[in-house]
Amino acid sequence: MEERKCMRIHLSIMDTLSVVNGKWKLVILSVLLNGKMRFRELSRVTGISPRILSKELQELEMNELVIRTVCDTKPVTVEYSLTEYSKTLDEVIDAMNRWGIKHRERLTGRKPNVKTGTLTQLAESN
Amino acid sequence: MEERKCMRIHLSIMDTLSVVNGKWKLVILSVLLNGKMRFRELSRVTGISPRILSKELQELEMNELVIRTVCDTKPVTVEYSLTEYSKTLDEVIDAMNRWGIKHRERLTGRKPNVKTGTLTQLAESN
DNA sequence: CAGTATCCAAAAAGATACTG
DNA sequence: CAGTATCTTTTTGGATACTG
Repeated sequence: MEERKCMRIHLSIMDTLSVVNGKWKLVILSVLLNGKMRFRELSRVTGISPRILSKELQELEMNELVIRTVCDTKPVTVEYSLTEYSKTLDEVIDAMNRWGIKHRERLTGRKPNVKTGTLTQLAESN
Repeated sequence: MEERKCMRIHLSIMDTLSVVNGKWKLVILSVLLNGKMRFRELSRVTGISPRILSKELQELEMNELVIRTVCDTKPVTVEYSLTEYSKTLDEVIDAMNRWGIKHRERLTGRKPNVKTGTLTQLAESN
């Protein structure tokens, strides 16, 4: 029984990971929290190359986490935005956001600063 | 300014991912939530091969999330357990655990069952 | 038992050029 | 602009045998 409870929690963690795992999915979702964004802008803001971004967005769309809207402009533009269902992930994103901030503070001993590099760079410089 | 806020959230998400990303780290932590466990048992329960498990545990140890304790038995055994600091990740783990359960219910329309395979298997069978 | 060494397969990511 | 195609590199994960 103890075994089963343990199985269950690690199964559900793996289920979540099967949807949002990888370097980019949660980043994309967290950016879209600020509102809809077009493909290229999303690519620029996140630094994700078009090929990867396209793939990630398709997967997020398949999992009903983002919506792709083609705008009747000239030339055509495409907007990506969050679905209602994606709101159920807010707890996860918020928790990771908060933890990331605290963890960086812990490592740097000061408030997070956009200009500072990644944590791995920081850790390696120690 | 809007841009900076957006940068900040996705920076902190990436910071968190830099520590717990990958297929296994959160799974390992979630298993250790049930208490300390020895190397081999951890390998058996999670299904992680020794080489990977060893590497993951070392990384978790470097980030002060697990403690490795050598026990003076014959032959020597080694116990892994969570650190105090790892408790700060509880929110993240809980959120992912809850989301995984809900998401599986949504896809299967029934209570989660350990006997059922992974969600990707489920999704592909549709 | 705990872990490393070796070798290998698969997945993920990236650069860049190109198309409608 | 939005995305795909192509090619390459890097990262990750896994099987298995071996050592103290």
